[in-house]
Amino acid sequence: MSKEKIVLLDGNSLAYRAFFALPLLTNDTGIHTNAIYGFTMMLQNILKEEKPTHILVAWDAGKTTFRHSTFSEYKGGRQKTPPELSEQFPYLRKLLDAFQIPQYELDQYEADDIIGTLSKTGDAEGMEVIVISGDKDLTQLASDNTTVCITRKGITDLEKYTPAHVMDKYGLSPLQIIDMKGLMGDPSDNIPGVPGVGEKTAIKLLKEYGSVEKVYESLDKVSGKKLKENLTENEEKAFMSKRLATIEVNAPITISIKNLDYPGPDEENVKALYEELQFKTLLEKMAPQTESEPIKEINVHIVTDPDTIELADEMALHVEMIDENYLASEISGIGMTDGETIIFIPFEVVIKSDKLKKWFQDEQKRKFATDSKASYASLLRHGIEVNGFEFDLLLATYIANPSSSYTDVASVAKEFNYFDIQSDEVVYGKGAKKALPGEETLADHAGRKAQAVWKLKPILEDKLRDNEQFELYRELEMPLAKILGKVETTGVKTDLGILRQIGIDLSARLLELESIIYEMAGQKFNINSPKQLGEILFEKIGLTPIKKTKTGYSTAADVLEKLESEHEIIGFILTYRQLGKLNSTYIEGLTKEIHEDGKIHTRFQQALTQTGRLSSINPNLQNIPIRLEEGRKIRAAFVPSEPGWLMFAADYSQIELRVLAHMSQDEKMIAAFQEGEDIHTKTAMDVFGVDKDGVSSDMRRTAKAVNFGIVYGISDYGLSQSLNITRKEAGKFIDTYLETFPGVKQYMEDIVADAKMKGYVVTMMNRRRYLPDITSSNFNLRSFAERTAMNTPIQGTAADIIKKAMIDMDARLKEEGLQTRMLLQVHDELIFEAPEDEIEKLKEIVPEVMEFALTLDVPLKVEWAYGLSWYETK
DNA sequence: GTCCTCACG
DNA sequence: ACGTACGTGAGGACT
Repeated sequence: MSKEKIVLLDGNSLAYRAFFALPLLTNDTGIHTNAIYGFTMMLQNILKEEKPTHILVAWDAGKTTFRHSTFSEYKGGRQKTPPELSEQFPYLRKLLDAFQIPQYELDQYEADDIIGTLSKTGDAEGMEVIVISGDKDLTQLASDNTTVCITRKGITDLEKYTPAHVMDKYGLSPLQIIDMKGLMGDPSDNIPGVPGVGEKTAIKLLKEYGSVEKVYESLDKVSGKKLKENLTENEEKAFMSKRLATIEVNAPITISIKNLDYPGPDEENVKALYEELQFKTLLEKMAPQTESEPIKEINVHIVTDPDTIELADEMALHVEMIDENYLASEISGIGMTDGETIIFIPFEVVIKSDKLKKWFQDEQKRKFATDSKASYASLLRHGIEVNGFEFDLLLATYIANPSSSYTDVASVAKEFNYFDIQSDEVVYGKGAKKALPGEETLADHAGRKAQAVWKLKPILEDKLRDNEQFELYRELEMPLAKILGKVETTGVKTDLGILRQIGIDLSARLLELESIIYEMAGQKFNINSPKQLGEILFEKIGLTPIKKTKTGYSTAADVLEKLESEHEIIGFILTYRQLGKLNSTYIEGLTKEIHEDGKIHTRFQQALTQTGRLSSINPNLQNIPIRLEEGRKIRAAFVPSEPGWLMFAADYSQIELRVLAHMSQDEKMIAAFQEGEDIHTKTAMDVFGVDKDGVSSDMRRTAKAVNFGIVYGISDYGLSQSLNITRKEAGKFIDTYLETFPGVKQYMEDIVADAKMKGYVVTMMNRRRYLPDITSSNFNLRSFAERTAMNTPIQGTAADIIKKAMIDMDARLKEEGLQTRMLLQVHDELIFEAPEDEIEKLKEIVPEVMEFALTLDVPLKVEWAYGLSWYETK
């Protein structure tokens, strides 16, 4: 029999943690549910990860504990538990009952003490003990059999403290954690400690002397006058603090560990509770497609002869496909409705009907789609053109809130309390079991989607109008969808021969590097495995680890670069990594994506990023190498699809900083762009107070990094990392920068304040991003939201601008009667292919259209280049 | 499936 | 004191 394993959870601590990590959620009856939800997520994760045989949740009992008799102010000055959290505790108890997890509390004792006592008992009985809490104090319980897991950030991320990990982190044994607390105190529990002693000093003292007692025995040996004085004067406090921080391991508990076995959840009760709390996603996970909600019967007419049906001037439609990749998938058919009757037209019927094709093409016949780009591109592949899209459910949902995740029509419909529809997973199955169902089922499914679109259209349009986002949605995103559909269908011609040749060269060099690395390491190993590589570098060779990850040593490039001078193997590993990446991701990866027409057809996700940018998948053509020459050569494989044509690329220069200049209205920054100066040099001049000739390359590099940092929502730490300087130095640069550009400083402060008040930020075209964490009491979450508040309007406005430019460009090409085709968008650049004799025209119109897409208080600047391949456009 | 690493803007 | 730069997608290792 395998070893018994008991998990001990600190109920109060985890509930607090969950409460503050998540935004306030409520169900229909107005009860707050965020802590319950977070707690449930944690619990499920723990049950899945640890698979315990025994389990207990310990709660703090009442107001006073035995610690208060030692120190009446223990835990004094604590904020009252927010009522939004208090009301959730009864539900947590119910939840645990439903899971059949024992709970326990003991008068005069805290949860810590119950856990401490049981962990000791469990340990003694040879059980594996896992303690879970949000309170680092509990790390004192770590032992060979007891692992203490402390929540890190978010709600499911746990840091595991074994004695070895405690030693690693603090250089102390678990029991010495108590001494550390005794010396440094703990403001959150109102434990005083010794004034002037923080974590650093406490650890130093304990490393030298071992314990609080030993420190005081050797008081005269302690260095530092002030420190000695503080210790002497506060001896009593130190010892009392140590007592307060000590977890009781002999609490008079009245339960036996043997009775804490875990039988697993009572599914019925859990389900009922989830329903009461309206935990939709958790409910879905529970009952995977076995039973779905009772769905109203609908009547879908399967069309065999299109001539017998009447098509209205306004219809909702959905092109039904099994595969999400609409550029490759077979089409089953089209579900349609005019609000009264619902029909399904099998695709073989569609393709033969001129009547249908004519209706689709007719701009005057208004179409409401689930995903207009997918409908447009999938039908265009078969020579059917669709015009007159009037509504797009995917885009409407995304514009209303970019964080809404759109997996299928059912998932979105549910958000708007529309349930008369099934999820794709239910209809098709998932994983290996995914298969095409019969026509009746498909017709019903597609018909319901069309019906959902019909019903949801007014709701979403109202919402967009209320938010003043209708124009963004209707005049920017919808027209763009069609253009993107065309771009995706066009695809980029890819020269397989060039890819192969680069691949052959790379493989040969990788083989060479591999044998050199093995020789230097003295053994063979998998260089691609961070784990194995870490062992070789930091254990076998004995290099000093600089950074660690959750699971071991970090071997990331920035870490290895710092070690480059320590051992010659590092350089070879870095090269191996770099070339390996090129070979696997780009040579092998792209080769697999070339279609029969010799082209790569990426798909642009238009409803995914939180900022309004596009993303590119299957494959990603927005991250083709350019920074290093080795990788840049891959771009030579992207060529025009017609003989005699050329590639033409145009990119915005410094678009994000220009947007910042405009939005912040900072006079100096606006002037810099109006004068047409190199912005980084100009920044360096202003920040360092030198003239143009006084700007060294190092000063420009620093200014550039600070400019980047500003756009990202700066932090001294982030800047210090990117410049490899200390935090203090980085902080100084930032201060000087913000003094130099007071408008920028004001903007950053205003945008954060505004986000706190409204709960969201907007771009120039009114794109929104909600930032619930901006009022979080959790420092990390809040800081992240603040940086996002600073960055999103900038990145998002830049995205708005290039989207507008794409629409204008498409119109302009038509207007000028050019054959030039748009091929790609890479955030701030557009790539075209064009007949040679149109190049002169493009040189003129592309910059013009892009630069005037939107008028700012600073000029936009576009640079262009053309050549025989994408590589040549530099 | 998740983590780490690394490619791009 | 906290542990971070903003936004993405993909491949390989490992569980």
